[in-house]
Amino acid sequence: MNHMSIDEIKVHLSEHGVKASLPRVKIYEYLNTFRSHPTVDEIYNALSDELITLSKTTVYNTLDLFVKHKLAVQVLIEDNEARYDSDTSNHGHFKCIKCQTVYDFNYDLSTADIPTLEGFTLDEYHTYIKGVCKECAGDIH
Amino acid sequence: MNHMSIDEIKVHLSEHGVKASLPRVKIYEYLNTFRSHPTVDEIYNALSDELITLSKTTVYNTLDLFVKHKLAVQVLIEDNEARYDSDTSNHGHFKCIKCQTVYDFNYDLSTADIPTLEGFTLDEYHTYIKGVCKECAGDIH
DNA sequence: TTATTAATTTGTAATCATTACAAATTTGAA
DNA sequence: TTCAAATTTGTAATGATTACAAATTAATAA
Repeated sequence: MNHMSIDEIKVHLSEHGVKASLPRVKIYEYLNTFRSHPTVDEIYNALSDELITLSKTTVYNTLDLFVKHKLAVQVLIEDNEARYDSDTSNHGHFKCIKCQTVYDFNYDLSTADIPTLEGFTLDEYHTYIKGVCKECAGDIH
Repeated sequence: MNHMSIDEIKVHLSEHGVKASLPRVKIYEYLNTFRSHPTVDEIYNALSDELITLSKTTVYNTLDLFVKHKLAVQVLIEDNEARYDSDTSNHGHFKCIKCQTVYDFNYDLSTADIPTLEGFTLDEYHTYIKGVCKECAGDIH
């Protein structure tokens, strides 16, 4: 769902068993509005002006809570940063190694037939690709 | 290629532009023989008895070198540990959340049609799934 | 072979993302 | 209003990874 209002976010959190609070709603709103797959630091820096007492620990705690309640997914592409996405539907991520942008792409791994995993219970599907995006394709750098 | 000999490993490293040395050959041999997607610590602990002066830094350096020269790929499934795989062909990984085992499975994401990425240059394909493996399926724990 | 240089390995000390934890604050119910 | 539970916060660990310079080893030239 795109660009949810504060009230819609409150309902959404509640439906997933997470009580709304100002930091939680603001963090969710940030994820959902920008959809930039931000890191903890990006979220913290973006919100700390408005939520002047916000702690980075709260951002960590809240994102963990979101992931546990399936309000967000962790996106791992680099070994030194975790990113977060409020879109929990199965889809893929592309990271441009030039501009660092993380793009979403439509791809549902859960529909794939994987004989090796016969008898396994599959819970989470992750797909990502690294390369150079269209914007950066012509760049000399 | 399964269970390469020391000589085959030397040739293989050389073909990828990496000069053979005892730590490099042993680390590659470990990856290639066990195929357990080990962490740096697992490799270090497994080899430090034989290579008594081995440093963890060397394991890090060597794995970085392998990745750079496409002798291995980094496998990211958890945000607190990087794993390594000497199988650089496109395939997927399944991690069992009960026994922590990482399984390989046959899956080539590079053959997928992804309209969103039209005009993008795709370099690395990563696919992983989390769940419960067959062995752990019946476990109560 | 020996001397010299380059490459590799090593150990220690940063760094940096994340977590532990306990105090402070806020919320919600009685 | 009061008390208990939940949430947030700040500080101090933790732990994986990196920086870096010294030590070792390998390669090359004299």
